[in-house]
Amino acid sequence: MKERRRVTIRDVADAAGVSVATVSRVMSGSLTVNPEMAERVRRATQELEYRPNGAAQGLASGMHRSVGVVLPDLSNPYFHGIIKATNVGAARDGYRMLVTEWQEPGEELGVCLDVLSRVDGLMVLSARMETDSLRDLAARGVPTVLVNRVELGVDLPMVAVDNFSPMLELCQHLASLGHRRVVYLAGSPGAWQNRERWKAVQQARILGLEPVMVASDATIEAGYEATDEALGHDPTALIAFNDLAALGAIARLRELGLRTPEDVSVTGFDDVALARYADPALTTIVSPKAALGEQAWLMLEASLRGERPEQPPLLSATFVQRASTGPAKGSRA
Amino acid sequence: MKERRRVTIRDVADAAGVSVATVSRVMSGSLTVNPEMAERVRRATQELEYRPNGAAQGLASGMHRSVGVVLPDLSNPYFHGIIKATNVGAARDGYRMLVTEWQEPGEELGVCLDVLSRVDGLMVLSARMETDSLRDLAARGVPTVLVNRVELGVDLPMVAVDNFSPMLELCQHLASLGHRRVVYLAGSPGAWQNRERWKAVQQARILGLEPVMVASDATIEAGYEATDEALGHDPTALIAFNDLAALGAIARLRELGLRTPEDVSVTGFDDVALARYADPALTTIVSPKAALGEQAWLMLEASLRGERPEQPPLLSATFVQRASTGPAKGSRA
DNA sequence: GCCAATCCGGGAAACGGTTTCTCGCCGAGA
DNA sequence: TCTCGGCGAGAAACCGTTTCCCGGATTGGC
Repeated sequence: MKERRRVTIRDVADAAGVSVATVSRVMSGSLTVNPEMAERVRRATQELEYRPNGAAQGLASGMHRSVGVVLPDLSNPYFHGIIKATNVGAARDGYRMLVTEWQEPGEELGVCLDVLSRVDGLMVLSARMETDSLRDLAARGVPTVLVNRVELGVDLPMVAVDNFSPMLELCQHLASLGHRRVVYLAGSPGAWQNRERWKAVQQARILGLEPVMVASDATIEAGYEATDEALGHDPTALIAFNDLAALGAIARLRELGLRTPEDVSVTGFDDVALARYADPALTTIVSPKAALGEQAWLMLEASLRGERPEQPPLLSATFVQRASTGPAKGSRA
Repeated sequence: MKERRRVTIRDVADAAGVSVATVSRVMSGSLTVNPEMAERVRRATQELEYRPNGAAQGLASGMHRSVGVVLPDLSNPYFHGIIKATNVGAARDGYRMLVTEWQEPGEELGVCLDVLSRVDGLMVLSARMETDSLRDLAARGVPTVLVNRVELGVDLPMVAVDNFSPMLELCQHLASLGHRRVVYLAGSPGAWQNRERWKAVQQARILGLEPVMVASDATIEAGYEATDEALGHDPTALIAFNDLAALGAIARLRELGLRTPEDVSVTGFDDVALARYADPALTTIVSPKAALGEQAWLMLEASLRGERPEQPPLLSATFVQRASTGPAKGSRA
């Protein structure tokens, strides 16, 4: 296991018979260099298998050509759809994406700042991250974009999906099936998305719904566990915060001998890959994950260039009816 | 958005009235420094909110205190279980974990090497990464551990789960239910895990099984799509490469009006969170994800310290019967 | 009481690049 | 022919840390 010394820019310069400055210029694609020389340099680069040291580049230039993504839960497939799109955008523009799962509130800012010495900007998908921390980030001038949370008091570009309208549409669907007593399986209490969805559900009183909120979370397990309490309110439909919770709820209902949707209808939100393949296929809301991730990257990239990205409107999500909703039990619908 | 200059170690040194060398020593917890001085330094650090520049540290020390994880598919929840455990291990030991999704064969080595200027070691979860690339990594002396692939010609520490035994057990279970004509929905052709599982299935001829292999992949969609071809062999059971493929297959069967397990039994592998909550709950193999991730970290950490990690035995996985398997249709079992 | 051994902290040289500054050269205009 | 301008390439400064080396002070032994 011989400890081969790393090939440095100086080695390339020597091999090509030029100065290190010239090699640097060639590497960065500067046009102010003699083509013949550039060719010599490129050849030397190849032969020596030279790879610039990222740390050194970052130190010298102050740019790391990478961005950090902080999200609350790696195992939620919803986020994959988003960061996948972000990743292709970043790669296209020569950036690397570092994903950090972060869950505990409290140390969030530390984590972000910590990662910041290796990163040029941040994409925050964490619903729970404290507003003060975000404000701090904004005050420090860290290029940051907020995804799926709208914070009025924070001067940061944000991009989010419209939660309210499609959720209202979903409620209308339920109402038209004769549902009245419905339970909303809540997501994270402080989260913007949770507030929006609950707001829509409450709004749906006007359609005849009588919604009750039951604490839960954005995971299968949470949905599973919240179901028993939800059933205490004798609902004909469960409106879960997201698809995972809906899947968990359906599993619990089945365990209890209740059929979906014959006995209880269940809805999700997000449209993760599984939603379509589950049994019953989930009635849910198709969130434009790819568009969201792409848009988030575009805005982050603008921030990195020092531009102030234009604030886009809410992205629209569409309601889709599948098999997990049906006529309310006992209604004449 | 005032461009506050970053506070450097020199600022701290000035504020505390000591040299930068001393500040560096205090930061690294060296004991050879006067406690009173150390206290002054610490206070200055606090007041100025000093955060060491990671890039500079990496450059100067040659250590980045971070490791790269390269995996083929972020959206496969199986990997979450693994890297979650790795992450807590890494965090405990003061390391950061960078996840890189990488799919296309060919450029793999480049990607790894590229990330290597910011990382001290690598954890490879990609089944498809070419053996030559791995050999190259080993030759360069890059601390690397291979997860879930056993490569005889590569001098690299590896940790993997026993695929063969539990898969054989699973086959035995099917055989005892009277199944004979079974189709194996294959994973990635070159993958070690795929070879092992298929080997076990073939071995099960001795139990009376008559297995056929059908090309598929480790995703829901692939399982869904391979099902039609699989049915061409008129099987009584489908042995999917993993849980996701199994879920996809079940969805397709349902679409075709076939019930699981009454008409066709289906099995998975991995035991992702969903397996238990699916309908029917998946008969599968519980892979020790947390133990695998933890063990992988331990080995990587040893490699980073320059030690040669002891090669552990295969981790054992356990067969678990749930509701997706039943007596073979038309058998008298 | 003197000299050597020890210890602690500061200065300065890396680390591997980027970027600015400067200088030489060449062509064009007067 | 002389000068000025522009351009291309090299020298050197710099990015923020770590670490080696060395000097000064303190301590201990004889």
